Parts: sequence; C-alpha cells; structure tokens
Amino acid sequence: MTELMQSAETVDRNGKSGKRNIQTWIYGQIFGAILEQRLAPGTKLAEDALGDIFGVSRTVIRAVLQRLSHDHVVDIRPNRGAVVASLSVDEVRDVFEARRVIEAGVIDLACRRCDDSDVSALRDLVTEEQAAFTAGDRGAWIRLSGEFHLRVAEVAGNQTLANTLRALVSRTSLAISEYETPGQSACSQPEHLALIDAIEAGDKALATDLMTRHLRGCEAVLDLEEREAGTDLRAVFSEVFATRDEGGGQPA
Amino acid sequence: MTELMQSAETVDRNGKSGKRNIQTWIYGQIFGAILEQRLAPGTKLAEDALGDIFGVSRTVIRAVLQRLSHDHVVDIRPNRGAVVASLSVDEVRDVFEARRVIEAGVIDLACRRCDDSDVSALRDLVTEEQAAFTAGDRGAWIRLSGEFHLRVAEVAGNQTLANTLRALVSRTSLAISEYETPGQSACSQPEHLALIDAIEAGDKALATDLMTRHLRGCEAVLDLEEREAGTDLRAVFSEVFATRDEGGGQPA
DNA sequence: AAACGCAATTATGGATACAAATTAGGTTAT
DNA sequence: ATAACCTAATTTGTATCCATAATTGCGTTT
Repeated sequence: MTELMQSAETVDRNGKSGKRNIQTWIYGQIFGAILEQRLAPGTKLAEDALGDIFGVSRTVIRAVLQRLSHDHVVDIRPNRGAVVASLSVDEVRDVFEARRVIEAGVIDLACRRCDDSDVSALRDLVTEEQAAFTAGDRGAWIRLSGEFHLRVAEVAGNQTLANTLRALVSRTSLAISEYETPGQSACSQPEHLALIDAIEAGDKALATDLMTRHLRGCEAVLDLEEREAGTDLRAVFSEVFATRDEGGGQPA
Repeated sequence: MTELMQSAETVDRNGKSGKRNIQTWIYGQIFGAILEQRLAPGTKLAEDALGDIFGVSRTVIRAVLQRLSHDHVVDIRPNRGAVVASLSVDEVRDVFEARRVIEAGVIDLACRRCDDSDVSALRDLVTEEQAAFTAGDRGAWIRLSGEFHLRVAEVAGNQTLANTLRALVSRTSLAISEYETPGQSACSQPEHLALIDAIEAGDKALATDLMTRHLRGCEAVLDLEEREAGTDLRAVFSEVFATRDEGGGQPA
C-alpha cells in the first residue's frame, strides 16, 4: 500500500508533460490499487488522507472519488465519506449475468473482425497472464485476466461496448476479492486459449458457447451461497440464540 | 430553456426534505434538458452561468458536469470547459450495435421474468408515449420512448444491465438530436406494442428478433451517410477548390 | 454498574479566493 | 489593408476556508 506514497510531482507518469491532468493519474492509481486488491472492499477512503498522500488538496481527491463512485468501485455515502465498494451477492450475480450478455455479443463481433495480429496479441497477453500466475503475483494475474476480456472487446472494434465491459470487469475483480474460495483459484489461461482458437477459426457458435461457460465457471468458483447467509446478521447469530439456554454460545 | 430558472431552494423536488442532495437534483435537471433536446449538442455549459441559474457555487456545478461527462452526455475539454456532447457517426453506430447486443439479452431475460403487472405497466407507458406523440410534444416523446426500453430492462430484473442501458439510451437521444431526418419521425409505438405481446407470450426468439429489427429501424431512420461526409471539412470544400479557376465558388 | 444523553472532535459538503490558461480584441508594423 | 503580435478579460483548475452533519468519548443519572 505504500507504493502510493510517491510524490505526484516527482513521477513522470506520462512521458509527455510533467503535470498533465494530475486528476486522471490519481484516478488511475487508486483504481489500479483497488483492482489489484491492495485496497480491500470496505476500506475507508478519507479525503484528507488521500490528499496528503498524493500532495494535492481535497478538491482533486473529491473529483477522483466521484469518478470512481460512478464506476461503482467506490461507494460514497452522503455525509459519511467514501469506501471501497462492497458488492452484495445479488450484485455479483447481476454483474456476471450482464457479462454473459455483453461478452457473448462481443465475441461474436470479434470472430468477424479479428485479423492475425489481433490473435497473436491475444496469445501474448495470455502468456503474460500465465507468467504472473506462475510467479504467484495474484494482483497482476487478476488484472491481466480481466485485461484479456477487454482486449477481446477491442478486437470487436466497438469502443462503447469496450467501455461498458471495462466497468463490469473491474467490478468482477471486486467480487473475486470478496467472495473467492480460499483454495480454489480458477486458472483461466487454458480457457482463454481455447477462446482465442475459436475466434481465430471464426466459429461464432463455439466461441460464444465457450465464453458463456467460461463466465459461468468463474462465477461458480465464488462461494456466493455461504456468504449470502453471512450478510444477514440476524441469521449469523440465530444459532447462538437458539442454544443459549443450554450455555452453548456463552463465554466463560 | 427558461424552465431551468426555478430557484433550487423554492422547489420541493423530493417530497421528503427541502435540500437533500442538491447535486443530484441539478444533475437530473441538466440530464433531462439534454435528453429532451432543450439543450442541443455543442452547447457550451459554462460553470459560472449554471451556478447562477441554479443558485449554487461552481463547486456543485463542476461535480455535476463531471458526472454528466462520465455518462458521455457532456464533453469536458481540459481548460476549455464543458459542452453538450456531439456523437460522431462511428459513435452512433457503436451505440446502436451495443444496444442490439444488450437489449437482445435484456428482452430474453424479460420474457422469462415478467408477470402480468409488468405487462400492463409497459402497456400504460406506451399509451403515454402515444399521447405525447399525438400532442406533438417531441421532447416528452423521445424521453418516453427511451423510458420504455429502460422499463423492459427493469422487468428483466438486472440492475447492472439496466444502468448500462440507461447510459446508452441517453446517448441515443443525443444521436437522434443530431442526425434525425427532418421529415421522418419514426413512430415506434406499434413496434413497442408488438414487443410487449412477444414478452407476454414468452416467445424469446420472436421477442429478440423484434427488438433487433426495431433498433435497426431506429438507426436506419437517421441520415448517417450524408452527414458522414459532412464532418470531413476537406471533402466539403473539395468541389470549391476543383472549380475555383472557373470562378465557380467565388463571392461577388 | 450500566445506560442514556450531551459535548467535543473529526470529516464531509459547499463557497470563496487565487493562480493558470485560453480566447478575444486591439494595436502596430509591414 | 492585412496579418501578426501583444495585452486584457473571461474561464477553468486548484487551494483554502466556513458550515453542517456524524462519530466518539466522557460525564451524569438512575
């Protein structure tokens, strides 16, 4: 988390100008930190603290937080500040359902419009993803895994769909952050490679089917059922109350 | 355009509290004005002017403009202010393509999840739409026409898809604003009614087919080909340069 | 001793003040 | 007369300041 502490002035983040749109840069930094799970859901994002860290005033931070809020990756409660967003189980289901709808269409378009350079670029990306996975760099792996889907959307050649998908992919990262099953880290590289093959072959029916199954698989790996009960405080303690007369839940 | 001049304090816009989240209210006002075409694409949205109109400081206006910018209905150029967004021809095509992808999925879900009250609510909405069309209230008609699609998304029961679609519907309004053919105002009520019938019957194949055709029809009504040349300044004046030696384009 | 209420502190929402950049208008020189 | 340049005014970007709402800790009361 301390990587954030580099002063905004000293870092040449653009290669072009020294201070072009500092706001966008900070936005990217916080966004990236959330996606790579260096900031966990529920973390308070105080304006003063972030202002100190990045060496700007609250004005800039406020603008950044509002943009992030619109992306649904941070949650701004009126008069109560901003926190890294937490997705409810229903929201996670909605996000995956939305992705199945959108990415089925995206990959259909990609089948029609891809050329050889697109295919090899996609394969390179999966190689990177494999490397991050092997190296155990979980943050980079999640980011690259999402980036694969975004690259497919770019191949599809529709900027609007790509932007839409970007929002959903980032929320998926948040979902993984909250609901992943400890042991099961679904290794998606083989499925991504199969998708590329289908795209290359121009087999739209196969490609859409693979994509749908892939997304269903990602969702299935999360433990949404167990946690679903966990969000209901009353349910969590129901057993305690049921057994308290027998001394079941009482401390010594 | 003068309806905007109601003072923010005097209007009870929520029914609950007198000044709850003024920002959201102003956002809605400007958003609505753009959707109903009371603000044309390209219109400058100066912070000071809007602040005076709504009786708030630039701080609030800036936040609102940033939200609108994220919705792609206003365009913020660094150091040069905000204007109502203008969609290029390519963007319009992208938006319609995206809508075909998303709404095909949405209506599929709607077929599965709708009940009788949903169906009658949709029919009521089309009745309203018809009334606005008959009354010649173009702004209300465009808004209600878009609202129909959003209601279908709500019937589908996926908040994420509904939000995504909301952004696309508003951009569609902008596209109509810029590219509509003068005479042809496509009356969409019959097509909307046919969609409702298909949803009610649960005929997913028919419903998705109708939706796709409906959206293609809306796009076809716009004159994207003619304007496409119009955006290329060089092409516009190519004839002038070709004929200038003959005195073709010279003023007296 | 525990629970309720009050006050102080902290943080957010909004307004104002200041700096930087762009645009428009005027002046000058060719 | 036209074109280029320079200056002034308007507008955006950022920082600081004030007001209001929320949280926390302490004291009082039962």
